Amino acid sequence: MDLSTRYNPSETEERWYAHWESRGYFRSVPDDREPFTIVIPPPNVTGVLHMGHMLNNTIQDILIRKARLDGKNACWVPGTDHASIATEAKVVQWLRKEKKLRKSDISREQFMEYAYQWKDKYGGIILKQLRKLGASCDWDRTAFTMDKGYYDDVIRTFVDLYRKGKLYRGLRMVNWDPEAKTVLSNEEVLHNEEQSHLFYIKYLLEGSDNEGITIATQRPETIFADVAVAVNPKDDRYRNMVGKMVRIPLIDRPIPVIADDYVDVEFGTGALKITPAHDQNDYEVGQRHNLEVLDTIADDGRINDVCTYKPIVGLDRFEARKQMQPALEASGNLVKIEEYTTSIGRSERTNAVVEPKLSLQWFVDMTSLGAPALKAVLDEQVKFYPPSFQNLYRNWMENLRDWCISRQLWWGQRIPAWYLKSEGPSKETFVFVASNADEALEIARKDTGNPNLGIDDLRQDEDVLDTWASSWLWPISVFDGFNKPDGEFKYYYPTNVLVTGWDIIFFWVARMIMASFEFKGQKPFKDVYFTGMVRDKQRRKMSKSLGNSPDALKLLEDFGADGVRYGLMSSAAAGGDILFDDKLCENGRNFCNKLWNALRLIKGWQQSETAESEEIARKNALAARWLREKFNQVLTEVEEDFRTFRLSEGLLTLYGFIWDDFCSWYLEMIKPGYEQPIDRATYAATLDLYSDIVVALHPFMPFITEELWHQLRDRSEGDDCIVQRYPKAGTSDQSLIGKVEAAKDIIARIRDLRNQNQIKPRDPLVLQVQDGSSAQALFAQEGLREMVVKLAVLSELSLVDTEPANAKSFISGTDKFYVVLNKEIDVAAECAKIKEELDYQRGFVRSIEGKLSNERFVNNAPPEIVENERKKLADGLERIQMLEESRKSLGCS
RNA sequence: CGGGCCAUAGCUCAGUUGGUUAGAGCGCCACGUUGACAUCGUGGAGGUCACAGGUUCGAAUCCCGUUGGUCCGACCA
Repeated sequence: MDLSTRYNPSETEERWYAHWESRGYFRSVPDDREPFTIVIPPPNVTGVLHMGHMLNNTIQDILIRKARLDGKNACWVPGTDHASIATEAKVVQWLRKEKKLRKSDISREQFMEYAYQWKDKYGGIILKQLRKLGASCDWDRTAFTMDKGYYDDVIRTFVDLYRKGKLYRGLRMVNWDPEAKTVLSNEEVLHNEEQSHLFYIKYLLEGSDNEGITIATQRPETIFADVAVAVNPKDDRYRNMVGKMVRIPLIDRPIPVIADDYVDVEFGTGALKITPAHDQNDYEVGQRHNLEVLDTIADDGRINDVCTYKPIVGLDRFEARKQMQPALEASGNLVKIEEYTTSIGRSERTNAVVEPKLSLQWFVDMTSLGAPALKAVLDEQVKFYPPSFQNLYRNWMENLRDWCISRQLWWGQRIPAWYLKSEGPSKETFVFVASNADEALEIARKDTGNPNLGIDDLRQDEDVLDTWASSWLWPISVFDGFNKPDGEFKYYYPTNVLVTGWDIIFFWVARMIMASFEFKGQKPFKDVYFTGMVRDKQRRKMSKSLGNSPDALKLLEDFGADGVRYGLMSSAAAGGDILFDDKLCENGRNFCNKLWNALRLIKGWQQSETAESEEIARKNALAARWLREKFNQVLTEVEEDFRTFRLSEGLLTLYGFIWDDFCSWYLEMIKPGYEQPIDRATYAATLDLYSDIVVALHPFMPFITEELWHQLRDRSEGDDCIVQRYPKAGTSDQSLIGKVEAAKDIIARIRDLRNQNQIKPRDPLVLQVQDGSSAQALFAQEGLREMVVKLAVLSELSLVDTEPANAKSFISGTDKFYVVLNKEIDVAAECAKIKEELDYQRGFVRSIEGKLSNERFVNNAPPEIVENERKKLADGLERIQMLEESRKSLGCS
């Protein structure tokens, strides 16, 4: 025996992954089998493997491997997302550090060249890391959202939406990220409560140096962009002010006092400064009153020279704010400053405070896109797991706002819209949307009526599309569904299940459903499995800044991929957050070791033609039959767990079966004596059982199961675990299982008795059973007596009529057992123990009697429930009687 | 302000259409090592199922309320 006492995953995992790949097991091409398709949620091309990816991809791999074992054509498409804003930031950083270049120093073309260089060098690391996890993706299908074909699909859908009138360009108040210098969609802005100050500032009435209106604001640096002060028309305090002019502090520019219902009389002073360029609501008020828009903040967040208060021009908005306090104090306009808690929006990517900004951007009109996507989920054509996410989804879908899809970046699909060079950048009367410049020119000539226009007269939109405006096509594009709708797309689409974190339900899931109905008239997937967030033990989200995220690769090294997969899955009910703890991976590693040592045990046995004795043969036959029945029962549960995506339940069910039933019970039942052989039939049955078990566990723990599969028997070339058929769940003989359960209970009680009485595990004991019909029936089961004798380590097991002296008794089921001890027993202690048991049984019986004496229960409850209660009562009464007898014979008081 | 989800053992969670005086893993305690595994074995302790009502023959499970937690959205001068 040269198998190590510990399972060593590192070598095994690398070897089997290479083997699987070389045999092409991950490859999928359409054939006549039923397809089972998953598209990976494409990680950012810049990404490195973290806990969330490991959880997410383990789940996908489990589903794919199960489908493969079920004989389906399993196809898992991997790939990456170009992640425009995140990647562009990285490339800019890299250029500055490595090439000493600023983005503004180079052309768009040069930048893109560098970006692709960067992507080829550093991008897609994560896909290599996924292999270490065991992910059985079809790598030949690896896709990227900026691949040529994919790029074209994005452009094509843009043009399509534009032509259908579902895409427009408009001047709107948008979320501006001054750090990335781009606009963001509403979903990319995260709101959080933050500590701030409320400045009370007095605007003096024109012609007066003490009368005026005090307003409250958080942003004193924006007062120079004010165009009015607004009050509520019903507010008596200010009624006489409306229509008069007040002066902006420090610059004395006069602005009108206006009345608008929007103003809340209760809040602050009831007077509000109107700054249309820097606040959504102010903008709307301004529109109603035909006020001008003064924008004093530049794209980088600094105060620009529209601001006529010169000391703050050129300063960052926050720096400018700091300067305002002393300045306003000096001028006497500052009334007071209050502490104030308010919700601040920050960019999801850069964490910069988002600036509301009036800007010309492209928007998708969501009115017609939302309806079918909402319906599909409510009708469960697309089914969510757990279903509670339906509510979240509905809530959002019923309040859809138009989607801003232009971004002021270079890395991404450039917006296919052209303008006339002769027109300025801010007032294009002509917009030509087309798949390419030539087509755009054609349209331009027609629209302008000028056949002499040349390509040089046109200028393409500088912006690119939101990354989600490409990833929403992912399930369609990876199968080339736009160009070849009758090709592979037809076979693989709609995909079976999408596995993703619930945090991108709006960013991605909802939009994929919308895109699929809009462009393909059908759903993109049948089921959506939402994973929770991976958190640390203190429930904090794992993040780089907290440093609480374990190094994924180190975990894989420390515990093996199977151990980590176990650790992630064992606490990962769908949708629920998982509180990650190394301990869980340790459990997984220990489980691998358990499996490994079961193998070592079995492989160490010598075989003999027949069993040593009839008794052993009967015992072993019963054991093997029982385990098979139990396995059938377990498989039925596991199949149900897979069907309902209760993967962690399924894994734990198998874990319990393997550790307890297979290792602790079955192997102990059949284990031959020291240096004795096992009969060939039992040995073969055991290898068969273990092989089946290993296949059943394979989706969860692919590496060790493949290794065990090959260690158990010599397998021919291509006879690998990964391509077996999943063992079929058959019916299970509950009566037989029940009998062995009874035997296990007897054995456990004897072990307890040994523990309580300091009797060594291997000292043989004499066990007697009170003769009776149920005892006779139990021991009539062939092999059962031998099983109890072996595992309880008995020298004798017999049925008796009378209670022996010097014996301790226990009740198992409805049978009374005596363990004969060769020593005086402590009568008082024994009596106390029986008394305790008696109290419990009496309480038990009382509660059942309560039910059964209730006529309404007997009349209304289903007959089988009533029958079961009667049986429980009879058993309870029988046990009480036996306990009473024991008390009598012991002479308890 | 509106909405969702949650509250079960020391911890993390199961408990599927209401039906065994509630289960698992970890942790804890006791005992145990020539014979697969100490990354182990055997056994044990540990819960008024957040609180208060209601429906029902019967509630951890269904309904209402309260409290606490958490998330989402709106508003936010």
